[in-house]
Amino acid sequence: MSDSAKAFQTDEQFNQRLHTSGFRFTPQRQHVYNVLMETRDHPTADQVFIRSREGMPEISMATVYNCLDALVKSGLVRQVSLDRAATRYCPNMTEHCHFHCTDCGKIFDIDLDDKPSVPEAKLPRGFKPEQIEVSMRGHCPDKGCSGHSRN
Amino acid sequence: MSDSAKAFQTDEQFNQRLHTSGFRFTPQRQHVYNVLMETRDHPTADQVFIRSREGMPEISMATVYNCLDALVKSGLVRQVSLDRAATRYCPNMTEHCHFHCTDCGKIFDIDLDDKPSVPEAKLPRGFKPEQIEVSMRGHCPDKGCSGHSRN
DNA sequence: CTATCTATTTAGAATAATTCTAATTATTGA
DNA sequence: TCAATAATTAGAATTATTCTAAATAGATAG
Ligand SMILES: [Mn+2]
Ligand SMILES: [Mn+2]
Ligand SMILES: [Zn+2]
Ligand SMILES: [Zn+2]
Repeated sequence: MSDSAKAFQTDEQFNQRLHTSGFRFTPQRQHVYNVLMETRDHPTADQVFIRSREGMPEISMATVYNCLDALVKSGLVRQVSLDRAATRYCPNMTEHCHFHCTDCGKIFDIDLDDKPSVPEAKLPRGFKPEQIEVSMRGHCPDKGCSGHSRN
Repeated sequence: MSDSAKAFQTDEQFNQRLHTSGFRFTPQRQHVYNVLMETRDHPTADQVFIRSREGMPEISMATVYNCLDALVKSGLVRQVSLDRAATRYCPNMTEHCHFHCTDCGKIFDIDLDDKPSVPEAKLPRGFKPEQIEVSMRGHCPDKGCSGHSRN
């Protein structure tokens, strides 16, 4: 499988996204993005750093943070905040929410049929929402994560 | 206004909640809880520490963290995670979601008429959710927070 | 193509948030 | 009252993230 086949965004689309957000294309940004797309779990910046070094040994932690910032600001990657833990990164830009397993720590993408919409009436006058997010916490189906019952 | 009138939970209810979660009652836990209930904004642990010292000068930062943990685990307080920023604490246990203003940083409680329910069908077999959360980000109505337009 | 300007990368130091440690004190229950 | 256990405290330690200043690379004008 070629690199370009793996990525959802073509190089041109990727480049375009960066540019319209005022960023330049750099091999580091492309590489960090590819690393995220390769294994579509939800790694921490540190894990992205470790994985990125495999194909690009000179990359630095600061650059990984810079790249992740640029990708987030360009709308190519989502940030996932967890309670008192390192931020995770998600390259799946389709409408979905996150399920955080409190047993194993993994994060799962969950499809949403209706995209979460504000019941606008409920928002007091003057609030201008730009993003709505749904998240869940609980036990995942993995062995040992569903508590005592193991049917 | 007396202290007990301010709090939604009576001392007995408060005590009960702690006990059923395996915690003892302590004046520090009560105090930290009262501090949160007094000003119902969404302070950081550090802000809680500063406010707590006013009425209890000997309290330590470690104790504030310990107390907040115990309160969260007892279901008396909610934790609010933000992107790469200190965790906030919310003593409003009624069904609501959080609106985070990206201009001023304030967090607002927004009522939800329908409590967010999982479209269970959507969750792949085996996932056991224990909590569902909705959050919003955008501009609040405060002066200067709604971007350029100021109608 | 070359000079110049600016964005980006880099290593490492600095900061901020949170957790840990070990000693002391408070609470509980016999 | 006493022993057992939980909680508090100060400060050190750790972790995540940001900052800094120098080096490098990409874009643009001539
Ligand atoms: Mn995701
Ligand atoms: Mn709240
Ligand atoms: Zn799990
Ligand atoms: Zn605001």
